[in-house]
Amino acid sequence: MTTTTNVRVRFAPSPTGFFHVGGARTALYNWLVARQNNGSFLLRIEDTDRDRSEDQWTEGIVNALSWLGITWDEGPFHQSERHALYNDAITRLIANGHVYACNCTREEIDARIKARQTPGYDGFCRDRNLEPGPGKALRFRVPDSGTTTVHDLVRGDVEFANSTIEDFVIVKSNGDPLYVLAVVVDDIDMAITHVIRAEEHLPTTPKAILIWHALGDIPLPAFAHLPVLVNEKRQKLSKRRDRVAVEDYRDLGYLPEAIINYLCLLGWAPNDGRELLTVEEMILEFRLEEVNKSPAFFDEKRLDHFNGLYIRALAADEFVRRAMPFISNDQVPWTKNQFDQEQFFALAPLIQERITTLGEIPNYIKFLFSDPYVIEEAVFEKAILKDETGVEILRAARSAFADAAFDHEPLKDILISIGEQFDKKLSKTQAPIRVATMGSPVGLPLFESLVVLGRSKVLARIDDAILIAERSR
RNA sequence: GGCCCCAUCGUCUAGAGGCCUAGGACACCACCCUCUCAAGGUGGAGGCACGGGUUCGAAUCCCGUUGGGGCUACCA
Repeated sequence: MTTTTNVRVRFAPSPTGFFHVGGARTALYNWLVARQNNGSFLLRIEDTDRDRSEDQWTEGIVNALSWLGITWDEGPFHQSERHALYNDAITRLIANGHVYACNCTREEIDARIKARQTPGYDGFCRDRNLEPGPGKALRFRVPDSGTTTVHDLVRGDVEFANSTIEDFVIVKSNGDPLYVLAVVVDDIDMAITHVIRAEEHLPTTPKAILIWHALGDIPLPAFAHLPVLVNEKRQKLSKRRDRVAVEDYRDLGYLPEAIINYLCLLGWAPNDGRELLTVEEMILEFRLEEVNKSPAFFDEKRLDHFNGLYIRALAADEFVRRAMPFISNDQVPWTKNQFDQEQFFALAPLIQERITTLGEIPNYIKFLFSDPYVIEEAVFEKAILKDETGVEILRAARSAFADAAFDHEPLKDILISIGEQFDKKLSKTQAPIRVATMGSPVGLPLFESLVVLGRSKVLARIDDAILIAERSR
């Protein structure tokens, strides 16, 4: 694709709901093509349907793309602001006879379809020479014979018999242009060279081509129809049915670079098996012609894997920088005053190597800041009350911790020797201490955590645990 | 129903007629490492939808079947 013409692509979402990962993948592929050709990436908001478009969704699209690092060179354009352009095209299409006015109602059309047993509009108004105007839609006069071929970069040539294409509406009876017209007019106006979009648009492409030709002798762009992303039931991802909004993943603590990497691999892969790709490598190596033809399942498990890898690859200071929004929001189980940044920093490296999303961080450090401090009854029961030695271990540790050097090696040695008294392995001995001080049988390494928690809190919590244990006896 | 697209482990994929006894990754299982949990390491199980061709030779090419999907609006 190292052409002499300037490559211009566009991402053209409709602002009718959450911006989902399928749209992000389409945007990414467009963006990669633009970047690898030193071309331009345009953002165009397809809001010709005023009833369904809302500003909040446009905002969501813009925010999500920015967050992902998919930058646009021109736009965002809004089709709702470009009516003059469409009207001009409509005037020309009326003048050259490619469209005609139609006042059939849906009911009438359906009744005739039922009677004829053939689908599609029957061309009732084709030769009635109705005067175009309010209350009448405009339909495109599709040739009765011949074929329209879509030359598709990922699918090859796809042929449509014109006889199977109905005379479709391009302008509503209220004068608003329809998507299929607006897209063509805009793509021509914006000199788009590559139309890269999801496969669901393939059936309307011959219509677009017909309009294209009707508008004059204008070279067609290259088309590329990407396989759709599907859910576990292998249905096209839908913003209504599937919770896959890009912003949700951001809020859950996924890294944009991990999402980009994963999305890039959904439908394309380098042939040497590499999976961790930098954006630079994607730009260099991605090929539209190599994109797969079949639908791909958006597998959150696999995304998790990539996210974990990317989190672990972060430099320590970068990790805490990215973590901050997730530990200083108002959903966290501690107050601003209770939070101690230094304590978090001290444990951060240990957290970094065991999480898959940044949203998991609070759970790992709530034992430090959360107050009052609560231990689940069942957990307490299992780790401390289960047998006699539970409390004994707590007592022994309590007295040894009181005047030990409070560092992880000495603390560990103490627990090992306590374990020897009771003939228990360290893995068993640590459990009651862990639950008493950290509130959970699983979590960060114990001794490092105790050091950061501090001697006084550790002793106090062990005292509390002993007290509760004695009371419940 | 009509038009169109698609078909390699459960999932994402490598594979452009001999390099395929089909490779990698996620998930799964086992073991190792280990203060818990992870992470990491090693190993394992698991696939060319089916049937016909073409060819000396087919996961790869052709046809059909089956299965899945998309579209079928005065939505995009």
